[in-house]
Amino acid sequence: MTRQRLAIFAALAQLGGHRTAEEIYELVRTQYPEVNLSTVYRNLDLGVALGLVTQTDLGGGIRRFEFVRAARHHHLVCQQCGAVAELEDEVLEPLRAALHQRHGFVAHMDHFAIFGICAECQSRRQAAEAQLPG
Amino acid sequence: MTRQRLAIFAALAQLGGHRTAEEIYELVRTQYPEVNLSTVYRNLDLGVALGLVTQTDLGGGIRRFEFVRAARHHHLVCQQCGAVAELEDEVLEPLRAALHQRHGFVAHMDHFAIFGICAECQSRRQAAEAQLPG
DNA sequence: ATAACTGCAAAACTTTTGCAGGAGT
DNA sequence: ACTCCTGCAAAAGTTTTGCAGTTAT
Repeated sequence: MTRQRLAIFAALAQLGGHRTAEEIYELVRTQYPEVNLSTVYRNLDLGVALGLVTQTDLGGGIRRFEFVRAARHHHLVCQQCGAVAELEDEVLEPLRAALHQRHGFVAHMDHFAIFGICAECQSRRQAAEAQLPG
Repeated sequence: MTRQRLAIFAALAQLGGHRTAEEIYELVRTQYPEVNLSTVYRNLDLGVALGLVTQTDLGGGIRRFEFVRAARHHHLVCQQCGAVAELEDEVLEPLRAALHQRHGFVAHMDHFAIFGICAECQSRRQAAEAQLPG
């Protein structure tokens, strides 16, 4: 456990939520200016391999890292306004069971991102359509 | 409709399944050596925008493109052996309904990739564990 | 001591963009 | 004609790698 590794995990914890390697790098650098971005990647990958960290792509092909929490959770990402809502894992439980029963497949859905349109944007869109019929 | 565009869509059709821009590029080049990779990307993006083509990341951060089929489908990707199995859309229907009911969220799950361990690798693993107890 | 970790620099890799010229309708 | 499309080259962006030196245990 080097001081860089500690600082990287601490930064991930301090920032909270889903963070890119770059964001973590920026914070670590305030304390250890010599730390390199590749070290950040190496330690995040290690965290993922050890099961301490999960990674998700919330869109745009950029990985985001987060500490594993007590309660597994997922995300609903609005493709219109960009809002990211949290989703309890239990909603995925029936799907997980169905995949196992019907396909013998053990799904690793630890940190899912589901894309779509959020409730707010739905009603906003409906209101707009009422204004401009046709 | 230029001859490049036609060739790109034809290549996607001919190859079938999920293809990377690079794969399509290679095939198109056998017929039109002067075609550029950026043209492939531009036309695939156009196809996606028109709803003729779907894109999925089957792992590794590389986009894969596929013609839209009559029946919407998804994929089960085995993280151990790399097998990609097909998943009927109806399995996702309850989840879609739950997200709408509980969160007012309209999920755009048109071409999902779910990662995990396939049935074969499950039994292979169990067999190995029986061999090496402990 | 020795194995693991780091910094640096450079590259790998997919994807995007600006621009000038060319093709389609 | 006039817009859309393409080729080229270059860059943008994230992530990986080789290597030599340093650090942890």
